[in-house]
Amino acid sequence: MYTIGQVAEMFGLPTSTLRYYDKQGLFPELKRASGIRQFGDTELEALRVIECLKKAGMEIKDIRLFMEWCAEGPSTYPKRKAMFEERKVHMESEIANMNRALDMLKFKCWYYEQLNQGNDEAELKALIPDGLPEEIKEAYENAHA
Amino acid sequence: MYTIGQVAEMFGLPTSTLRYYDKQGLFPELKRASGIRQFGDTELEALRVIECLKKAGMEIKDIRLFMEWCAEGPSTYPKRKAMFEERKVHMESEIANMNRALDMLKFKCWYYEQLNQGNDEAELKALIPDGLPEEIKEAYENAHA
DNA sequence: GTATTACCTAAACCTGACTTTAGGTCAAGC
DNA sequence: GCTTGACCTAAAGTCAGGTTTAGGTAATAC
Repeated sequence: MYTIGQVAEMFGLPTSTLRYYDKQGLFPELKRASGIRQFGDTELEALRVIECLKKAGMEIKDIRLFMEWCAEGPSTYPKRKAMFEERKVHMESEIANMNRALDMLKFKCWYYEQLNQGNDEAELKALIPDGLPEEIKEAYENAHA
Repeated sequence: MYTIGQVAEMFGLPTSTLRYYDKQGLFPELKRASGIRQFGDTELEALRVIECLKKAGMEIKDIRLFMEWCAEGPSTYPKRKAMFEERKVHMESEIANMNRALDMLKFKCWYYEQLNQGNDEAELKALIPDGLPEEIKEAYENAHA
């Protein structure tokens, strides 16, 4: 059993955030002793999961739902799986979008590199899209598809 | 020259957003005729760039800076390039993080699939991490590295 | 016995990116 | 001449995800 301060230390989070998570219902099984929160293994595991789910772009209210399902037991396995499947699909399309944006950035970096080296803006624009060098062509095409 | 309504139509944005962008200084060259905004090619191009920069996770105030540099002319080429380089690096690490989160989701999907098929939670946990099947091992390792 | 420290609460505040509201101008159509 | 619709403004509201503030309790340290 750990106090809120110890958990904050372990996870590198402010105690205010842990209290906020608790208030949002992210620790449905959290116990207290004379008012003081007692974080156990269940809560530490929950926090690890929360870190992941946040990285996966999930909102607090969906994370709460998931935690409630976990507290409910095995009957919620299918719901939990469906939530992850949905997130996975969402995440894959997010990553695809970000890769397009990244290709745009690569193109812009190359473009300004040419300008910095004294190439003329009008001449450079005339190269686009057909006369682009191989190194940048794919990025350009992905970014503008 | 286009009115705000026409531009809103073209880009699928509400006029309120265009006015907001203007107020935030995203169109430093925007002209007006008796109070009414006149969007020209410069502004349409700016909007295309804004769409990209937003996808790349840039904040309004940084986009404004970029637009101001564009209005200032070629002397700002190096600054603009530096901004894109910095964004590119940032974006690459974001994508790497998201791929880790995605691997976690893949693992969770597999895990709940096993549970749904009646496998026992304790038995399943005993497999982790060394007895995991090949298909899921890499995802697990990436997600927990 | 008092100062510090860790804990608690409710409620106000913050940021970013918009959106909504309330009120006003002006040209075109009927 | 009056209604409609497109434009304008400033200011307030919204949402998520926290953070900060103000005030209170309880154990430990000196």
